[in-house]
Amino acid sequence: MSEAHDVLFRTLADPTRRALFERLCREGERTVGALTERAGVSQPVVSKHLGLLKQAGLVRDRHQGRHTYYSAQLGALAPLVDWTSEMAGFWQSRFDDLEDLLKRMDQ
Amino acid sequence: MSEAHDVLFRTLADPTRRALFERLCREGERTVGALTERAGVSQPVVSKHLGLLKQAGLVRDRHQGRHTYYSAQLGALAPLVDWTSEMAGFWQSRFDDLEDLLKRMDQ
DNA sequence: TCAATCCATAGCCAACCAGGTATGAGTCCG
DNA sequence: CGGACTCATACCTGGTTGGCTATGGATTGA
Repeated sequence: MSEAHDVLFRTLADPTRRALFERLCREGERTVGALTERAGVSQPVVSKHLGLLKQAGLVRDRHQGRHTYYSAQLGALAPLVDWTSEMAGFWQSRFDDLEDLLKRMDQ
Repeated sequence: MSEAHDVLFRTLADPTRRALFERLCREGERTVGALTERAGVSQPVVSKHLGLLKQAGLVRDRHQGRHTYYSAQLGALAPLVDWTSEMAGFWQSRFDDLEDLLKRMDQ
């Protein structure tokens, strides 16, 4: 029941968390401290969100001294794209069925 | 802050709600009663979820006698596709920047 | 008209979770 | 070594919400 896109929807549903992921996509690799600035929430909260993003495969971390650099893993969005494509596909096939039906009725 | 894709992520994050939308995509127009079967939850819960899906623009309803028919509005997924494309675009442009940098360094 | 059916709303409750503060582990520098 | 800094974890709490039952409005059919 719970497939690959489930964790993505659940993880990206939170605005704060999604904003962090967006910043990593826009700005590239960043430290926790840099992300905390203008995040609107405290540093521990940022860390927790980054942990969930990492658990979802949306980001990866790299330790260097005192700093932890996070970066977006864009490939992780694939199941999301697949899901939307699948939904569109169902819709399209039903549309095709209707067209077929109309075409057969036309004869 | 809260843009078009926000409500979509929030609405589709719930598994039960997403399953209802999926069924409407796969099977086409259905009544509340038909959706309640094999939904795993009670009818009022199904009605509430359908209400939220409607509020998000993901489904539309049509009343006919005692029945209410719901159907998927696939176009509503567009902001989701746009968002993923935008994220991919940022990633790609940063990759291009890196390539440019490497190219210039190579000279 | 009266019973049955379909659906939505209201009210309630338990579970989840995003936010905070406190704190500790690890690292750099003087 | 000692202090400052970076980050993660632990713990608590208030708000949100997904589930339920109860109920009522609307419609159909006998």
